[in-house]
Amino acid sequence: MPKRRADAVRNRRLALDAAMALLAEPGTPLTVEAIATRAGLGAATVVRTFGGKDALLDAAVSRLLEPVVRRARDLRAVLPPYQALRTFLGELIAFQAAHHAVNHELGGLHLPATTALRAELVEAVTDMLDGARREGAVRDDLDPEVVTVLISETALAVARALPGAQGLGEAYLTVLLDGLRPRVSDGGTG
Amino acid sequence: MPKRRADAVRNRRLALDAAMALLAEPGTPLTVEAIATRAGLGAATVVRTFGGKDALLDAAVSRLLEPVVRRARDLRAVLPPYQALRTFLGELIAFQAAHHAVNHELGGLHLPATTALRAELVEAVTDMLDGARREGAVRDDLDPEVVTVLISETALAVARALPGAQGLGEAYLTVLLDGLRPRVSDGGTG
DNA sequence: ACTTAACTGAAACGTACATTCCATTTGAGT
DNA sequence: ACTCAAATGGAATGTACGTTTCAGTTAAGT
Repeated sequence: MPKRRADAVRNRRLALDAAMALLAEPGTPLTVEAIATRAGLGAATVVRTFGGKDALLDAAVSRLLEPVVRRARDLRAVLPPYQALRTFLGELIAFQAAHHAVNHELGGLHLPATTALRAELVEAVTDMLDGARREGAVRDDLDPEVVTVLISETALAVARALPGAQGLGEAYLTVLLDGLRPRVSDGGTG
Repeated sequence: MPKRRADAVRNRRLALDAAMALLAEPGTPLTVEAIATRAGLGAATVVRTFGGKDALLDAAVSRLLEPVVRRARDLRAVLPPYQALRTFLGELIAFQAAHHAVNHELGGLHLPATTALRAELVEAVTDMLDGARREGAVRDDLDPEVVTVLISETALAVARALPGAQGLGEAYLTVLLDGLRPRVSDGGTG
């Protein structure tokens, strides 16, 4: 049980805040050096505190993702499934657009905490889809698991392209949700 | 007017072929060293022949993209717009899935020839969409330009995720094209 | 105030690249 | 066969990183 000095605790938070800030800014290098400078620390301190750059990013991304997961659960608890889905997707796209570095630079990294949170997000969306399907608001002639993947991947792509195309988010939600409507021959029970 | 020796011409083609081969293989480093080894050449030769790694990749990606552009034009000339669109999108996704390195590693690069070919692809898709809209096969309550961006970005994302999800391509086309159908209140003239 | 273990960061180091150098080899015109 | 500019590739160089080292600094208990 090692003693933890107060300045170490403070610096850990500074590094985390700096990393989160850089993740929200496009075109920034996202190097240890950049994070350390932003935090007013030395690069060595930043790395040592977290045990490596990857662990730092894992922690930072997790902190960014936590409120999103919470929001998904809240919406699912408060709104009917279809409305929850529509609302959440809109917010998710906005969040990803504001933090696209989160998804852009982190492709080939193994970040345990982040991966776990993503799984929770997927679970929440899956639940919303299930509910919407039972309501008859979403077609049931497609593999639910595939639809979940479809939404996750396309929503991310749309978010990435959002800054360059006005109205893309709205068009995406419109096309996606209309495309997910039951076909006339479907057996919606709502 | 510099003389061009036969071995230089041959080696240029070898390097190009090697680069194209590596672009079709996932998980490969895509370094100059790897390309040179695959081509049976030294790294210096590969770089010097093209004037830099970027120029080499530009040439290789362009060669990969050329037949796709040709195919888009052929389909547009032979099939009705909506069918051409559906067919081409399916093939485009398959192509991108088979060459996802093309889109994965080349995000932050400035590749003139590649960019020009991409523009031609976008133009072909735009034409198909316009035609389909006039046929009444595609809704006209959305900004055409935005719809083009939407399709480009999401098709690419789906292609990237294809290896991990069976049936994703079909589900994507189904949802997208159903979502693009005219709404009942639309003024389709077909 | 003293002590000491935790902590710090500038500099050194390791690594993975693209690129350039240059002594050597080779194609091609004579 | 001879010549020489073109071409080659192993080695050297440059660059951008993440990580480690270590002499010095600082928090915190006594």
